[in-house]
Amino acid sequence: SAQNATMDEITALAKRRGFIFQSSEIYGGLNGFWDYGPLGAVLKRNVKNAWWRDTVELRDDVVGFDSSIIMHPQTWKASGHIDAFHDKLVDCKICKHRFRFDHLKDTHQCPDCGSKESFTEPRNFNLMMKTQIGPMEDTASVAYLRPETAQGIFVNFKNVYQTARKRPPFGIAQIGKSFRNEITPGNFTFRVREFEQAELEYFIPNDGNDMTLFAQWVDRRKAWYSNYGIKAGRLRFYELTESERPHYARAGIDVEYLFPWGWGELESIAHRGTYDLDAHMNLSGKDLRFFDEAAKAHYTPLLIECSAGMDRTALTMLVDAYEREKSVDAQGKEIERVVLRFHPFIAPVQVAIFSLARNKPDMVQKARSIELGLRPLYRTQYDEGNIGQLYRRQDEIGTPFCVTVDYETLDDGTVTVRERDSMKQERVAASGLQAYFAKSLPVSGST
RNA sequence: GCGGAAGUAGCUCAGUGGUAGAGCAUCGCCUUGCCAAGGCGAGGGUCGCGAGUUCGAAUCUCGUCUUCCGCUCCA
Repeated sequence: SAQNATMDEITALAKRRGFIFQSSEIYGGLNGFWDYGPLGAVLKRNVKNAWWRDTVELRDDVVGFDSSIIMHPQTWKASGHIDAFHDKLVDCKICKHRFRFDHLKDTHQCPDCGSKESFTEPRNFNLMMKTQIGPMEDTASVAYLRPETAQGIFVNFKNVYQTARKRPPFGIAQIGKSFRNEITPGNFTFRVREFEQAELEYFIPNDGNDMTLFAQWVDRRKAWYSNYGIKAGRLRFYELTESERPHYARAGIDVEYLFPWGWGELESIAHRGTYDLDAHMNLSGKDLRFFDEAAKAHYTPLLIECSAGMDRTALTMLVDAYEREKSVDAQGKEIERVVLRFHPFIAPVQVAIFSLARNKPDMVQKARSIELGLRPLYRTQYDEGNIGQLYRRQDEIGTPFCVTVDYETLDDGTVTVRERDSMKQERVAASGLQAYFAKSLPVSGST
């Protein structure tokens, strides 16, 4: 039987096995920042590759992009982030409620508890991280770390479509770091101050087919999550109501996963109309429109955006894959194993190769040479020792297959292949391993 | 940001003013040999960090950082 994991178990496993560590731990940690260990770094890279593969490489209508983290400050004026992220807030010292200062009807009386003169001084909550360009600290040098990657695509829109020779419908995709001064980071790597986004900006003609294309992207993203094995019952595509989405958005879907603490947003799919290009055309004065040959007229393309959190998706892969499996052993004793049922493309290690004995040089050498042979094709790992321990250890990091070299191997050249989920074992000729895995394991670059 | 609780080895914790501990984990050797936890041994902690009180602080006081729970925030 399997049961749902608690977040404590997940974080403990993540640390114990080297997936995720708290940032700057030796200095006491830093709230809202996390480091990926050896296995976590591979896990996250695999998630990003899976997204990039499906969104860019397998399509001829999407091109990749990689913009800088620090951009011209005007960018954030056009996007609305400077205004929206500069709210002055006050706290009521009596009832502890917080208010936007500019929304208060009476700046001397708390609207919730009625207390007078109980507010703290208005404080700036600048949710963009600020830095400076150049060594001189003056107001002219203020810059921001981007709070989203999308603006890098919008401001380069014309550069890209001209050089890539694309016309709507076409998309520009980017994976990169973003930064936000979250008020309350928490829930492990879910709400953090430095995070990685995968964003697709898909520009389409204004010809009445926009909702069809929007639905196609929703389906595409549904298929993606499904392909990587995310449990259907723990994933939902929540359709935002008109009042829940920004005024300029014509449709919006939140992709949410049921984490141990509740539903959390992984991705937002939004029909943003012409809002973003309009904003940059207005502020920069540059024309970012297309010319429609048939209609002999300029038009601003509509935009469908798929914006997914890669740290959140990696966390989802970890949480969703985690299972504690109870069973009984030969003596009838209840035993338990922890297994991460990662999709083989996502699994940090795809094949582990063992020598059954560690003090038999022939056996060790044979196992090592098999591992070397598989290494160009798969992510492999060599280990040796107590076979049961070795299997459990690989289960805990989600390795789909283990290959064991034993005494029989030295006689007849066959090895044992053990599959993670079923724990079934199969005798396979060592020389036939590549053909064997070709059926079940994706090689680098395939999904 | 507010209130409450907590922080000792990688993990779970014991240790209430007098020499820093256990179990598990890790590493080595032996044993076993196809689903962990058999034997022997080793490494690993200035007790979150910084001040203070004291002859002496993991222990008492203050500050600070971090985590968890609740509120707030959710741009």
